Amino acid sequence: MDKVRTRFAPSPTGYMHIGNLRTALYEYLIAKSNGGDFILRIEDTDKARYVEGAEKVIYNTLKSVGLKHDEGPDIGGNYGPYVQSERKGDYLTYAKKLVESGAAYYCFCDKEENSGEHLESGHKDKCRDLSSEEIKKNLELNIPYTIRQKMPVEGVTTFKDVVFGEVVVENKELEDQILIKSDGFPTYNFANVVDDHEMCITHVVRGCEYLSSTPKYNLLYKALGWKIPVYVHLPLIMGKDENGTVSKLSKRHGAVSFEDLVKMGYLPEAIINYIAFLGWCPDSNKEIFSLTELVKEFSAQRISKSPAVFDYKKLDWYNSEYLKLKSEEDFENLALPYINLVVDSSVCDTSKIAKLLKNRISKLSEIPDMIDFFARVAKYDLSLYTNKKSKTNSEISKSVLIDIKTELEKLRSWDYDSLHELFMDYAKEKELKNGTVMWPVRIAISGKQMTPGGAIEILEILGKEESLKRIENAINLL
RNA sequence: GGCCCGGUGGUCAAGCGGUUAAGACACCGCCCUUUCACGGCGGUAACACGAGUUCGAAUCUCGUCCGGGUCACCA
Repeated sequence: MDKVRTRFAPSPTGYMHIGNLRTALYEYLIAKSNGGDFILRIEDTDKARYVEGAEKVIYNTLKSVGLKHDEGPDIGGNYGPYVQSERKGDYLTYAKKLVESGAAYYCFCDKEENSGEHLESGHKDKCRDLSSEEIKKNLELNIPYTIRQKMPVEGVTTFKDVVFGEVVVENKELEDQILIKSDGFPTYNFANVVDDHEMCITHVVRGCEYLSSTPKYNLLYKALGWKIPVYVHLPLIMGKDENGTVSKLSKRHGAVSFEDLVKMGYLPEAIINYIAFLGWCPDSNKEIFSLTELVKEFSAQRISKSPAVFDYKKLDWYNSEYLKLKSEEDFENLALPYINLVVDSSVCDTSKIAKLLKNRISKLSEIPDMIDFFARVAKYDLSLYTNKKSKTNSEISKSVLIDIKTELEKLRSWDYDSLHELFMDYAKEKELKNGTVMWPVRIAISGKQMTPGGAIEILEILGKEESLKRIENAINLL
């Protein structure tokens, strides 16, 4: 059997759509789980849409998620060039070969002429049956032409897809698609077939929006006498619309590019793990998979047919799991930029704040709002002092704070254990619930109902002077 | 609209003719706890519908409905 070769063929648009990334992932997984090669080919035929530096986004994304390609524009290979615009030349030759064999024909219509109404049933172009004299004449007159694929009028074309099984399409539904544009460049569809063949791609993996046009590709392969690749069509990734319906994931659903997600504080490995599970799942109930584990477990047979809705909540969960998996040092490095946004490291021990945060967040971007109180206490509602479970209200809080303040002032060493001891002793002596003591203190020094870490951790980080100041402020408020 | 493809809880999904129809996220409750979180335990919630095949159907067939995709000299 031939060595498995898959290809990722993005166009340089300047960002990496999550659906494209998932396609790349599956292409990589199919290649690697079969000991094959994963090839990167950049489809830049549309010069009008070219975006400066867009290739870089592709390289960076693949790199940051660990999808290492075996051949590509940047690293070369035996089947280059790997940038489509550099491959021109052969397409026209192949197209002319197709014309000779009767599988394609010259079309001299201009764009408007061919738009819809003139065509009875899709593919019946009026140039389809031009006599060879007419063609010759038109060619000599230098009338611009395109080359169209000549679809059979009768019969059906059947193909087998790894995930969708047998797919049957009637030939009369197939349109005489353009192979060579009037500017001499191949269309995407044609270039794809030629490139894939020349690069010996064995498995064509792509979104299932290509499902209904696949017969056209196969007719091309057949006419050219080429081997038809194995097809793996992937279910679409959908987004939830406001009215409750779903549609292909796009900007209006929120962040849809890899870069956006990273900017929002999601980890590349969490993103990859999550999107791997959008349309595929392993044999077991295991949910956390590294790339190497995915390679080991992946099987194209287990790819699902039905579209999957992208769920940010589930991604949050994956992200929090991956954050927990980090070492404290790694986490701190990741979190520091976000911590520094609101807290100056000369004022607080940011490394201690990072430790507090580690198991309590799902996204790095949540950090600033959670910890801004370390810098200063914002205005807060005094009703926060009332908490049923902790048996507190403003009155109780005030008296607790006054007592605690005097105790704290006497405290010699300002560390977790000493603080803890102080609070426990106080609660015991006054016969109060721990919470009745802790709650007011935490509110007084943070001004927030929810904080990462409890009163003691926060006191420790704030330091004696700042803590006492805050408690005093709170007492005056109450 | 024609054609293609789908349809198991709110979401991701297991399931391949006989199951008490898994699991995860989310949600809710309880426990733990100095709040939230974490952790532990538990709960609500699904086979789109209708026929047929079969002793038996979420699983097979057909129809209906719903959803999506596709119908470019874009990629």
